[in-house]
Amino acid sequence: MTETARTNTRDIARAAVRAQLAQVAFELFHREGFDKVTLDDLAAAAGVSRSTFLRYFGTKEDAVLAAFDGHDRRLADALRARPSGEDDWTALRRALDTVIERYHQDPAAALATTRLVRETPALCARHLEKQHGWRPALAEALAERAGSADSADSPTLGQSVRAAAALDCLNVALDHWLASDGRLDLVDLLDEAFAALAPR
Amino acid sequence: MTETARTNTRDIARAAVRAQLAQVAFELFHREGFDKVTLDDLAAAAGVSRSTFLRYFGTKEDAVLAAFDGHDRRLADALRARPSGEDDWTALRRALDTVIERYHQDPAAALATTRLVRETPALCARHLEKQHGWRPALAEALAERAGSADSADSPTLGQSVRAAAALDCLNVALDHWLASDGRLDLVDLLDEAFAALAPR
DNA sequence: GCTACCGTGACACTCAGTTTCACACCTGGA
DNA sequence: TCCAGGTGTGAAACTGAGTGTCACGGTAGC
Repeated sequence: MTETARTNTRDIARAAVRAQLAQVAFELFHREGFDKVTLDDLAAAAGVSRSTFLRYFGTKEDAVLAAFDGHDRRLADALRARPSGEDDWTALRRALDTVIERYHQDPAAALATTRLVRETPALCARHLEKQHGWRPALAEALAERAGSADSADSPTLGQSVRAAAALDCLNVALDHWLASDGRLDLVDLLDEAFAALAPR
Repeated sequence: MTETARTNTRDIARAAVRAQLAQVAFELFHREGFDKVTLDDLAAAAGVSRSTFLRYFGTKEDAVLAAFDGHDRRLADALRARPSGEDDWTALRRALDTVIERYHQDPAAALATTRLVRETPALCARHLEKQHGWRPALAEALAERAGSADSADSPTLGQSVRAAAALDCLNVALDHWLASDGRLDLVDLLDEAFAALAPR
């Protein structure tokens, strides 16, 4: 108990520092451009050593992309929470509401982050890679929903494809949202993207 | 005329050297593992200097991923060659036959390359990035096909989504093909993937 | 044969990321 | 009070990727 409590306080402190570092890093990237900023710059701006910065974020990119941490878990959980009768495509669409929510909470910040990521090749690539890693978790969640009798539920090809396609819908919707400077409604765009690919 | 001819011979020579370097690099990566091989190793094995190697391939990854160069052009051309009445999804499926063909020509090599790419995070990420770059070209080809009256044909959201989804189908099909050690039929897998997401 | 060009190699440089070590601090127990 | 172990931090050396510069050597055109 004391141990978990102590661990928790430590973790909370760590998370706070991490958030602070991410904030400083984002401002610097936003102002100077991602590529112009070196790890030394980041460390200096944040008032820590290069070593410490790299302990909090394994790479320069992570300082930005940490904002997307846990999306896979949240999405998978949201999927599992959908009614079992619902078809995959609708479930995926609804699960994405969980993600979209964050864009509505602070549209300006979301827009800035999205723009930075899209305009920086290195960040865009890493983000793609990260997002690609979400697919298995989503597909598995779909498999769990479907698997009523058999417990051995490794995702089918179809489930993997639908999971991937849903993420594409998110990305394309975000692209258009970004192109409109946030003026278009993200929910509408996402609905349109999903409609363009409604299975069956 | 002489100039273009001279340029051509030069380009052909360059392409040959490039292919040779790629071959040597692949064998080394395959044998030692992508991460274990340094640029110096590659240069030494190929009998050129590090500088020269980097002139042919901008990055270590490119030495492998050059195998996928031009896929976007070929796909877009294949799309434009499809009958104008055909729906996007069918056209995309048929266009992918162009890519699949290469896997049938030399399945062993294709399998080895695909496995190397999938098993190496750095390669997988770069490949994803590269493939992501194909989407605009595909979407634009779809837009051209559709755009009968209006010449201003920037892709719609739906066209972008379908282009992206088609590439996902390819990737998922390849994943399953790889998991089966090439025993499953790639065409069947791709058909199944496309069927899991048939629009409309 | 002279000249302009182009591919190559050598080298120096920047920067990301890894690893190692030492120091400071805090906490719990004798 | 002092001591032992764990933990976060900083300093520094190191590896390796990628960039830029320059000088050499061959080849083609005049």
